[in-house]
Amino acid sequence: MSDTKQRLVDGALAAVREHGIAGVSARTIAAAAGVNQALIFYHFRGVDELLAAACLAATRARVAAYADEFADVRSLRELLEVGRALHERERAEGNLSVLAQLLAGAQRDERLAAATGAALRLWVDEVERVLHRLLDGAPFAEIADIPGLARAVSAAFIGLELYEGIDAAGADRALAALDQLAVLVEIVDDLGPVSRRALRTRISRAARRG
Amino acid sequence: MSDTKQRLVDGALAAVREHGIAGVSARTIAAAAGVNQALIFYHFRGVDELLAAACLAATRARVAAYADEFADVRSLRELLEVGRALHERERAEGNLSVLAQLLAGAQRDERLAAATGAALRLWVDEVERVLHRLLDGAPFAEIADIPGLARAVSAAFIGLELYEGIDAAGADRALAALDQLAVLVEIVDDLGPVSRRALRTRISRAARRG
DNA sequence: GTCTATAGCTGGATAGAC
DNA sequence: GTCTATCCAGCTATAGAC
Repeated sequence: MSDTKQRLVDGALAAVREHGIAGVSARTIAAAAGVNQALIFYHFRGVDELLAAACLAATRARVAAYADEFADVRSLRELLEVGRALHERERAEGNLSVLAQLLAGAQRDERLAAATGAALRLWVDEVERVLHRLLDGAPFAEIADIPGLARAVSAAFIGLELYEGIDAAGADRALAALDQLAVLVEIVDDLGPVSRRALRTRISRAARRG
Repeated sequence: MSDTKQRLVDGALAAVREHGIAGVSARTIAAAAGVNQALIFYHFRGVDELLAAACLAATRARVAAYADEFADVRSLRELLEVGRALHERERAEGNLSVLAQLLAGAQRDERLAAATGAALRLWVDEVERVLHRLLDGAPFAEIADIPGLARAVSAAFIGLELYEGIDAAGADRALAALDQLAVLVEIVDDLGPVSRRALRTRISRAARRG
């Protein structure tokens, strides 16, 4: 990718971070990128196409950066721990709240909807892979729809990123609460064989019920 | 509230639903309301103030409409069931995705941030009240930060509403997965006295560990 | 209170010099 | 490829008629 195209992509992300999706324009992006406004229409067809490209590029980079950590996850608690660390580390750069903003902007432009959908899908696939590795064969997998669970987890994180924008302390507290939920999951995971058998029985019964 | 003010509030919500936060303007709102554009500046100081007022009014109405259902909740599973029903019923009117859109727009305007924060807080308080009623005295309450949990649940629903905008089928699946989680919660809730005692011991240990 | 009209600005987009 | 200059649409906001 040419230098200017890259600057535009970076500038687009910076502009969304600073002004939100409702405050971005060709001019604010060009200013953030330090280049001329007309170049957006030369390199991309318009603002929305640039936003779509930036969204996909940024998400691909972040997902790739966390691939190793996801691969090392060995329990649901560790998965939540990776999510928490990811949130903390990306907060400064705002990479995740950008995705939330673009998701909101997807309401207006169809191509942006396609791009943000694909970007979010990258996170979902990563989470789904981990969940399959962790849960396949476990009692819970009998009733759990793992792809659905992966989507729920990913969507929840998006919501948290938006929430952080209006109440950082509250978002921190919410994240800490998820950690406590993870403790509960770990505890259930560590139940002795008797309790575990009881759990499995009840899960099977629930699964048959529907 | 005068008739025109009410029409403007309704129009603002309709415009956000249709165009997203990035696509609303005094003109699109006035068109949706069927009134003259200048009235926005007469009745409210500008677009952002109208959006803030609409956000608070709509949220207050929806929270009040669900107060009885929240009051009747007697288990975590029932709480999730209310959330699911709420999502289904509000989908057509789009009342919740409007809140998500305005939360995204809060990045741009400080007053809008204050209003959306207050609106989301209404939901959080409702959930928090239910969680206190259900969990106070239960083993899990020893490690759970209930206000944090209420914020996590509320933020997760906001994320789901945004997700619905780009992938309705995926959002449905995510919601169904939460239902399955609720089954798990119910099962743990229904564990026999032996397993329950083991659970409590482990939770206490985890609480001491921090 | 509501309308028309309009000032003044910002935005997307393109033409054309370099 | 990049810049300047510019067109025009749409936006906020106000003035003033009714």
